[in-house]
Amino acid sequence: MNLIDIGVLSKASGVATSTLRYYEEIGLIKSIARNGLRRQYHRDTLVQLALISLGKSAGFSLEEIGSMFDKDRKPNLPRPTLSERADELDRQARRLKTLSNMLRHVAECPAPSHLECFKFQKLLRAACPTEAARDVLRHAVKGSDA
Amino acid sequence: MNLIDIGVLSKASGVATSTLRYYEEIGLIKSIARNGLRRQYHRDTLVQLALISLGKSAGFSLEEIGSMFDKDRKPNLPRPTLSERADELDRQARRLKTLSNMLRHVAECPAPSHLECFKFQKLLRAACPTEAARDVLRHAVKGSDA
DNA sequence: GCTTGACCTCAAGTTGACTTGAAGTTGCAT
DNA sequence: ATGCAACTTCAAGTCAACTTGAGGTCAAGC
Repeated sequence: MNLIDIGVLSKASGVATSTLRYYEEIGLIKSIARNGLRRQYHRDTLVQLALISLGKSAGFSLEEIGSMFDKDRKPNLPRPTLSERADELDRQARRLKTLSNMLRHVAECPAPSHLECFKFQKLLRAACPTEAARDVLRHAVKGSDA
Repeated sequence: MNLIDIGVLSKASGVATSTLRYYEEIGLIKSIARNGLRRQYHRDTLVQLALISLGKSAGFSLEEIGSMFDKDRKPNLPRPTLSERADELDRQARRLKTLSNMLRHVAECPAPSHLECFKFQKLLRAACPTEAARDVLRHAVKGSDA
């Protein structure tokens, strides 16, 4: 039997039943039968949920995730889009790594203020979104108050 | 002069003025003076905003970000917490990398269905949150329908 | 045959992070 | 001195992603 009950799917996937119903409502997954009132899902849905969870943790919205698959649950993104998304993910991964380095550094650095630590400054500068911010940062370090 | 107008801060940081006011309302940043009615911020706020943006992109809530600093805007997390957070970030970074690899692979793989591609299976399995899901995945591949 | 618990529907509530709108004020350039 | 863009407050609105609640149905074990 390839059909599984919503409760089983919920347990196996770690996704609440209310969430599964919600996902179905928005068309992200679908149940393929009913046993009485009860939804029955195809076993593959479990795999699909793994992909959804992965996509979510990568910062995609449910809508974006939905748009990555066609109605047969096959990925259907054009190649350029795929590479773009991959690049984006890589950038994001690097941002995370920067922050993690920063945190580890803060945990160890003995400098009285982190802004006085060259390494911290460097990490922070790398994290600045605008040139203006990087600039302020550069001057914030040398120039003192007033 | 170390004071900057909200508009200037907004432009330099790329954060909308309404958002700056909102951040101030929830105590995440503070203005230190007024010019008439207008808020004036310390230049350092720009650095702080860079940190906030970094924290956000790392998936922290504004509340969590706020709790990382004491009232003088110095980081004030206990070391073990810092390392924990760093570990968490590293894990997340790896998840992102997995997904990006997956997307790149999908862009290139010639297999008719991705589930038939060993490499894809492996990546997907790595992404599964539960053992049950990994298990289904393993069998989904060998066993066919019905 | 009756209870129980897991499901059902549908509407409404929640949370986080903002944005928008209305109505008023102010600094600065002309 | 006047116009106006950029600010101000405060309340309300929005969006995604769920969760909760009320009231109902069903199937299986005792």
